[in-house]
Amino acid sequence: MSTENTPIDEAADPMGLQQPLGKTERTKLALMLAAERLFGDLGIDAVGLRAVSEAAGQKNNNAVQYHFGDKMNLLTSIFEFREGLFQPLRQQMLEQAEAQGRLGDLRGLLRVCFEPNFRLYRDQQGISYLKLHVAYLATHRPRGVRHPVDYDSPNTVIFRRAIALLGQRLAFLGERRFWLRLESAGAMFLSALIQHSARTEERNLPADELFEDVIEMMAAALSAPPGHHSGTD
Amino acid sequence: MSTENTPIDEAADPMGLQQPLGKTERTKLALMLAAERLFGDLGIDAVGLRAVSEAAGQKNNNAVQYHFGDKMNLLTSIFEFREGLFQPLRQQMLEQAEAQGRLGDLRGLLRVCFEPNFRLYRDQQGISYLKLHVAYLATHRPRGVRHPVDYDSPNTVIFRRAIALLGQRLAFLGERRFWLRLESAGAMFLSALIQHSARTEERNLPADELFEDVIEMMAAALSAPPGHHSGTD
DNA sequence: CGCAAATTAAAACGGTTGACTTAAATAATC
DNA sequence: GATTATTTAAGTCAACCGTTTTAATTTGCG
Repeated sequence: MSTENTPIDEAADPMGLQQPLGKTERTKLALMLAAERLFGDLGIDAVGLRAVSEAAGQKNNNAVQYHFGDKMNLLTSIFEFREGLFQPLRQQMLEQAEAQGRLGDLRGLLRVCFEPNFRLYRDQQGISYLKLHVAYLATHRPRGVRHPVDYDSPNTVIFRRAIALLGQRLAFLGERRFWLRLESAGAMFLSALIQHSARTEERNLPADELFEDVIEMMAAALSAPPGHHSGTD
Repeated sequence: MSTENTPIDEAADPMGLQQPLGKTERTKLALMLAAERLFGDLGIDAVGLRAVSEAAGQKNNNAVQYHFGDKMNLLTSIFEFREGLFQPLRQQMLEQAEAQGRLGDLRGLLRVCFEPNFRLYRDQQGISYLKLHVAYLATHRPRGVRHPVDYDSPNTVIFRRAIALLGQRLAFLGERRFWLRLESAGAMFLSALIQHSARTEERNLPADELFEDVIEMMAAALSAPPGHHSGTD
């Protein structure tokens, strides 16, 4: 009887999903979206798998384990899913930059890395994914991995290529400073957008203006002259 | 009352605590230090109060509730404690800057805000407190408060004064951009130091050099020209 | 249709959580 | 030394955790 009505209202056409999804795919997507939101808002450890299933419209308390195995795999599947969605835009931006001979442009490369995240926030109020990044980095990142660059997934190959170009552009920093500054700049990006999303109240910076400002901040921070200790404090 | 002098415990004086502590004060301190480390390393929600008591040397599973009431009060007590310890250094730095007429120096004001945190990390490997900040901001910050500035505690009065001076120095940004940039720069600072602490392996940037670099990054990011949307994307 | 596979529902598992209660032990005061 | 207050220890509680297991239901396909 209830073959038609699906509790998944968000999963109809949330993003650039080309092909229509089968039922199990829609269930998995609903679980990922619910988990993304709950994990991002409340923290990964503060949200149980039952709450995820329930928020995804499943009366089953077992849906996550059935579809994803365990909690950590659900988490990584969310990252895989989002970065996979980001990749076409990144590729397009990178190709356009290459066609215009602007592969060495600092701000352009930063946009390749961060604009997909920004557009997700701006176009769909999708701040949960960015908050999930912060929660993950704060408490669930495995030691010694750069997130999400170190996961050699096909969904991040363009991302990694852009970062490699950034490394060339900022070669004067040296390896250690480059990686340290890049991740720190990423933390700054996440912090700025999350703050912006938390202050919907009164007049706020327009989202596009915020993004331009953050790009300027990141570019300035990354290309700042390397600081060296002067001995006398 | 506490006229008798009790021998200072081995773990009771890692920092500049002037007066000797009574027994209950030592117990509370041990609980806060243990919680700081565990919360910072594993996340606030991932650590139970029994584990905190145990790590503090108490076989009691009730110590936190007895001394702090509940988990959240333990958390805020840690921030109160650390910021209180930071305050003398901040006051000294601010007075010195005032005596030298450098109250408008951007980097100097940033040092007033962040150097106590850096020294805690450099001199005592105290990265846990900084990681605790990140965990707290990611998952436990109440909505609409600037951490830790909005808590009008006497332990943060100098901190807030330095930030007010920073606001004057960066008045050209306007209120919204200033606060957004300041917290974002703080997130960058935390990210940089935590990364540095996670890479103890072989050659790493010397801590002082890292700090100088982060100060340069923050100064550059804060004083970057405000970005404005150009309309055509 | 019939039947097998896939999915959902529901119950149960051992374990841990924060919080509370009761006793024992220690410290402080008279 | 006796007595009172403070601190520690230990037990208990309902609720929730991630996971596993079993049954019911739905689905895909000949």
